Amino acid sequence: MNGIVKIKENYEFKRAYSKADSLVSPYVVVYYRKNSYGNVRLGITAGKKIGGAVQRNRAKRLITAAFRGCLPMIPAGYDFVIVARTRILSVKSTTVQTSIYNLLRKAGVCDSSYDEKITY
RNA sequence: AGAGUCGGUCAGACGGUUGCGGACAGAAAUGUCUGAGGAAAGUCCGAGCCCCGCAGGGCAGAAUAGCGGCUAACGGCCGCCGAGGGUGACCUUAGGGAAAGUGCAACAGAGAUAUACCGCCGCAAACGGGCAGAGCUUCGGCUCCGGGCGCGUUUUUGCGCCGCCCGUUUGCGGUAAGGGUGGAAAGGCGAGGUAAGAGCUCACCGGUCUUACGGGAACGUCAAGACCCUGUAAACCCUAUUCGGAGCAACGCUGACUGUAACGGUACACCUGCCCGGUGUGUUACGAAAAGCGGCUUGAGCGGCGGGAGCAAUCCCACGCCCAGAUAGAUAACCGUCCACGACAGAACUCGGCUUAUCGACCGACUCAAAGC
Repeated sequence: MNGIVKIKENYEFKRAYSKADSLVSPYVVVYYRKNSYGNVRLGITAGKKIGGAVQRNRAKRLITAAFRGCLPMIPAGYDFVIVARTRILSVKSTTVQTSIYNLLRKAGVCDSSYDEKITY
């Protein structure tokens, strides 16, 4: 998984919602938190509010693609939980990628010296 | 070309870059192949598989409901019959029993499975009116005339009783023709019959059952006979047939824990030097957390447009194919080109059906109408 480890357990998601810092964009909500594993871990949530199985699958795929695009700028040692919002279904993955990148920079997780490495 | 009926197929395509699940190869890097649906959905039926239960029988409950066939099976499919709809192709059909019994039939109406309101008829009583016979007629009437008996009276006339006829009222009874109500009023209709009436009788027609004939059967018919002839069984019910329960989070395996039971009867150690007794070590079986592995895809498999049987569903044979097996869950992202501008929608043990959702495109068979040859 190119250094991305999936978060699977329910208690990990619960911990993220209660303890991690969060940022909001029209398409996603990002929870981020330092971990002690030394790698990047990602969990994706697409609830039934989004729609049926087809819509939820598309939302997860868009977020996976967008996050992979951001990966070069993200330092190791962080957990992320990204929650899909309804409007994500009507945009391209590049839009979501820009949105996530801006949120992470605002959070100070990745600094602007990585800007040159971003690829669309 | 118009209007329509039925059946079937497809479910954006191609190219590039970056990625994901699985299989195979490889020491590895990596490479090759492959990767959602017609409904994957609803979880409504039927099975496979699997676990639990089970001597046998009954009750309750549920499902099905014309006949024959197909199928592993079905409540599914095909064909046929009956009923209904359409000019037609064709479509619809929860299609056993009301003569086992019970219930219900609102409103209206006299009365709803039995009724007597009006009407019609008979008998009785009361009251009122009338009375033979004949002639003429312009059909309106007019004329001769005024039931029987008794009493009183010269007679007229009056009174009483009786008989018959008519009308009104009341009572008792008959009736289901007619009236009106209703979805439905004793199957319909006509004739006979009668005090008036009535399947009371008869003819014809309908219904149910039986027989006869035809058909493999449902069923049909020219017929014969019988008849307790309103509707309702998606009201109870009756009849026939079928049904034990749970589901892959099933179930199996590995297992920390050392828990339970049995065996062995003393091999070793300890309490204790010896006997009895006890504890631990032993063997077998069972239980079992987290987690993992299996189940998990080669099967009632798919295609079969080749051949055969059949009206068809379907079956048989040749031939070809291997077509997701994930386990927080893989098919995507981005770019380009084209067009009809892309609907409903995501496998989760597997099949056969049903039902529901669905932008459109195409193919085949057929019907109606019009025109032409």
